[in-house]
Amino acid sequence: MSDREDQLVGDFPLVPKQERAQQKRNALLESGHALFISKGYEQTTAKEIAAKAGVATGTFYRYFLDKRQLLMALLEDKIEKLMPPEPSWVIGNPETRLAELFEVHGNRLQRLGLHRVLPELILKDPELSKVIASAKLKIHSRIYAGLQKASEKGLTWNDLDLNTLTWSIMLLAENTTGKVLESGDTEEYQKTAKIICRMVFPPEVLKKLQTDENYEENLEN
Amino acid sequence: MSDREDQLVGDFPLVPKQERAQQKRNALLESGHALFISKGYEQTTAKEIAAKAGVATGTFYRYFLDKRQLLMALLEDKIEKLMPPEPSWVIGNPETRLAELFEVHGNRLQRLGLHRVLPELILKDPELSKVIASAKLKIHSRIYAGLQKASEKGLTWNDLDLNTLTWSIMLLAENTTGKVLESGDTEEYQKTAKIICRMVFPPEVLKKLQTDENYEENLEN
Amino acid sequence: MSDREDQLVGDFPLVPKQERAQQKRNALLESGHALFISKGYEQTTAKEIAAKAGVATGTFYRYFLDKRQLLMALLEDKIEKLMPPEPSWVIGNPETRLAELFEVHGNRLQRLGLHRVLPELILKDPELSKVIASAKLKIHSRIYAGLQKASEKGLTWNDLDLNTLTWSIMLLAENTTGKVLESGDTEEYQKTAKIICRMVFPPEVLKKLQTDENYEENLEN
Amino acid sequence: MSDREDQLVGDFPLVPKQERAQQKRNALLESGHALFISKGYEQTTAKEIAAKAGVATGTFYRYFLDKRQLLMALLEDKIEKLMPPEPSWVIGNPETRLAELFEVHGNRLQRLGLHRVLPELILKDPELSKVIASAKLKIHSRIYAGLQKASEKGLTWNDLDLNTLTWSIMLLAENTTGKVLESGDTEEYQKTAKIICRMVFPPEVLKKLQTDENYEENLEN
DNA sequence: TATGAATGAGAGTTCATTCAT
DNA sequence: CATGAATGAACTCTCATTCAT
Repeated sequence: MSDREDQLVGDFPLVPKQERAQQKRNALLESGHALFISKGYEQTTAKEIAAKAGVATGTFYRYFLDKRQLLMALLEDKIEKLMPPEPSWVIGNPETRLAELFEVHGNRLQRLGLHRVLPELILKDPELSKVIASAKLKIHSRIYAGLQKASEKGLTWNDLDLNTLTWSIMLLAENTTGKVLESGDTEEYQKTAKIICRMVFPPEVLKKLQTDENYEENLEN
Repeated sequence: MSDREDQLVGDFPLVPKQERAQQKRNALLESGHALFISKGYEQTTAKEIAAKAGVATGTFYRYFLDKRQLLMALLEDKIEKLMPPEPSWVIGNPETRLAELFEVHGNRLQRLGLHRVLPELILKDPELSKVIASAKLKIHSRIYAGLQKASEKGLTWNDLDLNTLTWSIMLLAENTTGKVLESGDTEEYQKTAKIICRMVFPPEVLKKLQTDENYEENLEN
Repeated sequence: MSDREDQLVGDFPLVPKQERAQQKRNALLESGHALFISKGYEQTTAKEIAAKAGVATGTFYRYFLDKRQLLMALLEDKIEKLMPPEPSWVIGNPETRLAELFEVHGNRLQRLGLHRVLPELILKDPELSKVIASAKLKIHSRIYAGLQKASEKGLTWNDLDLNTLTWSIMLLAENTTGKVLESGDTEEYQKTAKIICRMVFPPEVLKKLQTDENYEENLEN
Repeated sequence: MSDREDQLVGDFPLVPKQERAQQKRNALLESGHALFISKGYEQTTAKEIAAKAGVATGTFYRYFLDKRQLLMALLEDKIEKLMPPEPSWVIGNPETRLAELFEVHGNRLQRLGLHRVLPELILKDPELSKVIASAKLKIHSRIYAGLQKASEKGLTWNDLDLNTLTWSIMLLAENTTGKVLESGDTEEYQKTAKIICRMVFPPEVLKKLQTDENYEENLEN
């Protein structure tokens, strides 16, 4: 059946079945994502998702058990791509680095975009809650670990509650991106970065880190 | 029809028509509030709200246009009571004061409780968006004004972006209360207050404010 | 509210709420019954049942959980009325009596009418199975008891298997009515009655019973 | 299907196209039969039938117009094999013979097995009705003919309604097998046979037939 | 005014059937 | 011919909203 494809001299190999299915599945995911974000989860119907993806209603149900499962798939899918390479907080100018980090990280959170869709759902879907909680936990521990390292080196305030700090950062990161997407003003990243640095580093350390980009590395020796 | 009651020479209902209606309306508001918070807006039916309020389904529609309007009323209602007396940020130990403020303020935000319900709704209801935005704006300007005063007195970092700072504070306040309600650990307020102070005040000012409770007042003179 | 009705001098008492609900419920039952019989259970939709009963689709679901439950209700309802007063088999001409019995009994089974609808359903609905089985059992034991009495008086064949006989009778009764309803020929009752008498009574007893209507009573003394 | 491999003596599939098609068709028939019996007609999907037969959904529709037509084919197919060689009712002990007959005949009816599936379908499918009615008619006339012969020889009750009797016998036969299949108790055949003999033969003839196995043949001379 | 039964549009889902590969 | 993904009509059931009492 698909043997013929092999004989095609290489020009336009028909997309193999599996891949086409993947395509359709992705189209549905995309479509679902877009609609969830723009109209909200409850306001989006399976029919619409299918229509926007250019397939029939029934096709939706070939790929997903139901709307909820599409959302879950969406989350897993996106969460995969969510984990940022979390570099040292203390190499280079922390404000700049944080701003960058925010931009990347927050952008992802935002592209995931579902954060506006999720709150209500969490109320009625404990499983969903779990998935999200565990994703957040992963992010949390990355940030936490980074802070801890800095803390151990005596770079941070010495009376810092790392846990509270961590989720404060997450919260600000997530919402900064939201702001930026709405306003288009990317300077927000800088501003928030500065605020967070104030939360983390005593002023003199911060100054050192900013002027002497190798300060921290030198410290290690 | 029930006018007759009024003519009853004193035998009967002390509660005047209007007041009884008010009671019913309030019962519906309460009931709606509770259900929205515990199950989510979409998951709550008009019938349920009425039942929990102890009235018939139809009665719901005598007091509210529809479910959505009840939500709006709820917001206006709650927002009224939401505005905290926002005293000077700089009298007394700021951390303590902030912690107190958080507790009061955040508690209100929380009691309003709808923040978990709103995100999705905002997507489909621009009017709702406006109501909420304006409420947030009010809170924002209070905080902002307070910060500005402090800033003018030279108590804060001099490169502070007041706007960003303000919404960071709001964000943290709102979510801290959420945390506390979940965990029951009221120390969170303290911790977050400390973090926010770091964002606002340079360490030396902070110390001054904490040791010399009249520092700021003296400054004024 | 319905107090007013009491004051009506007797002319046109409004049907009380409860009764009206009963009416509607009954309309649905009737409608369901008719449709199940004429088109089969699976071929009948809830919408149709509602439409035929002159109510909206949603109303159907106020009174019944679903189509299946309507069927169950139908069964219980009808089965109630199904139990025939099963008089002695041996007073009067047995053939005549049986013919009468068939007519009444079979007619009921038939009016119940669901026997053509049930077989397939039984395959997928164990609970339904139970309801029906227990109804059949009740009928079975009535017939059985009658036969036993006759048997004890030595009126029947002495090597009779009462159980097999009983269900044979039920089978024939049920199907005779079916035949009659299709053909309109009520003589079938007579014919089947005669056949059954052959199954039950030895010829000489039968003759006695037919000629001497008091034969059996005399026997007792 | 995978037979081909075995036969690949080198050149080609020995199994001619037609035969392979036949095989597939049969597989589908079997599969449909099994599923109809175990889950009911409406509860069985074309997809399932195909799957159980080991072919694709689409293939189903190459062999059958639709599910209904498969059922029809099934009936014709099975009915072919349904007609029992109906020997004289009056050679040998009638009870024994009948019991045997029941076992064979009823077994077939049962193996056909669709009797639990058909009732509802008949309601919506007049054509199906016809097919079945005609099949039953064939069986009916065989039994009828046998009874008539016996009747002509004066072996039966002289006031017998042969028609009613015939369908009574069919009814009992069909259901006895049902009982036996459920209970496993093959004695039921005997019991029902005895009952039917009571319906057909006067006691003295029956006795004769049972003691003198040649009684009837002698009669002929 | 209060009531709650009734309404019916519409969401979710299934499955007989078609059709591109 | 076989395949199985795709289709979309049709079904079940819910719930915001209306309306007769």
